[in-house]
Amino acid sequence: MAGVSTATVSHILNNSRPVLPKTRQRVLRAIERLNYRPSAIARSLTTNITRSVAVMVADLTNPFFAAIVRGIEDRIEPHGYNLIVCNTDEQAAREARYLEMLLTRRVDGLIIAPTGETQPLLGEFAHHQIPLVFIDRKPPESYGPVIAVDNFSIGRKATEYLIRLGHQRIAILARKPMLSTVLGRLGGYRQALANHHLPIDDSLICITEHDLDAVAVSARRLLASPNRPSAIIATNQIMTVGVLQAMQEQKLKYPDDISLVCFDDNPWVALFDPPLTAVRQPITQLCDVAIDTLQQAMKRKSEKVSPTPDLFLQAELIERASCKSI
Amino acid sequence: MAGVSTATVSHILNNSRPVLPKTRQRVLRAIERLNYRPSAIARSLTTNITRSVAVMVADLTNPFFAAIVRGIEDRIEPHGYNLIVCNTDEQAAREARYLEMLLTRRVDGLIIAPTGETQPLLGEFAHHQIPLVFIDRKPPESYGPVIAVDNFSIGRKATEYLIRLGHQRIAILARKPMLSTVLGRLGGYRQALANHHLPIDDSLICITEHDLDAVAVSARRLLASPNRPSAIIATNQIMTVGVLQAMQEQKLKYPDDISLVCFDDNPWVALFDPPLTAVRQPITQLCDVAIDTLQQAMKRKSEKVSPTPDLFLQAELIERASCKSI
DNA sequence: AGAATATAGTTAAGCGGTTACGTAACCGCT
DNA sequence: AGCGGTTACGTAACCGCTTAACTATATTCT
Repeated sequence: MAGVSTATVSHILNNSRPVLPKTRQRVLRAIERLNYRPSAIARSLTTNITRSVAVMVADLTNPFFAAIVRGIEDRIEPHGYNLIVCNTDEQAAREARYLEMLLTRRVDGLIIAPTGETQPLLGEFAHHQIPLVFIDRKPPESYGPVIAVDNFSIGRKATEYLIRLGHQRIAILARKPMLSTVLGRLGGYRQALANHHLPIDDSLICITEHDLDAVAVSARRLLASPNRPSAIIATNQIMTVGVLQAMQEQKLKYPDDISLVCFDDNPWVALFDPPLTAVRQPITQLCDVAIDTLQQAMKRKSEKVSPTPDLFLQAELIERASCKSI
Repeated sequence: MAGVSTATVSHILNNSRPVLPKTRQRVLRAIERLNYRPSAIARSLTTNITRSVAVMVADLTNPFFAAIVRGIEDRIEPHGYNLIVCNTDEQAAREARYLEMLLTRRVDGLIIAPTGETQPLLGEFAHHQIPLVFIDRKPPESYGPVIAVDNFSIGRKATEYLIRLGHQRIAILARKPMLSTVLGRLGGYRQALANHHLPIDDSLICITEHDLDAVAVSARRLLASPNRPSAIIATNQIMTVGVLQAMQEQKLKYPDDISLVCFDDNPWVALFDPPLTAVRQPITQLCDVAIDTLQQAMKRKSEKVSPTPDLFLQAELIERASCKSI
């Protein structure tokens, strides 16, 4: 329609070669009138870049992951990338299916909070030079940089906070299976107790399935036990909700009956009466760094790869009114 | 490596033609050893189907939308589709950029909660026969079926509930801009008042920007006014949080100082003390129907298109303890 | 036996772009 | 006139699949 070859059109669209202004005009007018829109598919086939990255998390419904995905989306959209989200629901099989899919889709990069099962397919990403960064959780085998929270430190900090308030019997509620996050937090907890020469009572380390009912059962048992702990650390939102539910049922109130530190500082935790002391994770920074790392990696691709180091960011303990000094 | 043509490989991979078992074995072994993985890109280029659908929402961080995206993902992954998520952040410009992108990407379908601005690009989807379904919100111009909540009914139901408890001065807090959801809820509110011959006091209809600070300001004003309403309906989670925050500051307690009905029955609203009466939206059904509709549309594509009708699902009022009978 | 039919696989075009290479037109210079 | 150098654009191969059309071989039928 503009009387030029496809090559010229291509060069106009990509600014890859000088073109006479009037030719350019003709082509642009034709594009307009034909309502032409180049096919990203065809382009990807020849250039080998898809301008799409994937993010894989366990559960979008978890505000923590929702924030992560949102954060990544925010930083990636301006660059013309789009985001494929994968929800593993904590199932290794689903994770594997997705990895396979992403490989055949030839995504340009992947940010993943792994389930924790070993996934040989992750090796394929490295093999095909597809940038890969782990977020929040460490994989069992290292296939790329991990950007996560320093869970050990924050676990210790939360525990020490309670110790300083005079607590001696501090329970900690954590999920199964043992993710790197959980291990870190538990490690910090143990360390804090050890540092203060407090005994580590296994009955206070409460590992439960990661669904609300199971958590509530565990929490009820903890609260109903003859020598109930004086404080509980709930290591994520489900744990927190489970504990609160159990407390509601048993008509127990914090901070008087028991002190409570919860993880994940969602807007509503400050609105509780009294407001909850909570651990705030640096989600924004997590995303920033993850994206930076990914983009660096996407830029240099085949160039010499100086492996990016892992990074652990500090979380913050927001002291409110759910813990009592005893 | 298997000594066959690419055609045979293709037919094996797609089961599109009988192949001798031993040939198949040879090919599969070769695939295995070469670590071969077909390129979805190339396949899409010829077949013209991408096996990817997009979902566009305002904010992933909003648990309502997070649940929608999750629900869609859940139902689509088993079919080998993957999900591109687009976060408009309520900005029409960003919505437009994304629509453009999705068109060039040749997605197979789109589920969208539109910002409410008119988007001529939506017409392109119809024009290219790309199935399009609207979820939760009605677009200004109709380009496809909308699957949403019957906001009018639930708005009326919530209001009537309060009226039955004896409330006369009922405030309603809603966001700007005027989405179809908001209009519906406000409409139901007005209708309920009219039905019961109660005056409609514009100072009780509180329209505010959709960010926490603005909401809190509005809520404070509402609560501090000389003749304070006896009940408030908060038409979404931000509104709810804003009201609760204002109440916390002013040391007001529901249900004694004021009754409260909130929208979106997130797990924590039942844990408040006392637990909040809330509107629960049928998110799961919304997703089910939206996906069904989309898949129907993707199946028949160019066939004769009997336009799917819009569908409005009923929400539910979960009565708990945040409203007092007066 | 020879034709008709099945069966198993190959050939090559085409999907819609990108890009290395080629070419035509023009300019200025000797 | 003939030559080299620019400038502006076209040609055609190629990316990795799918698939219609074709071929070659084996089987069945009259």
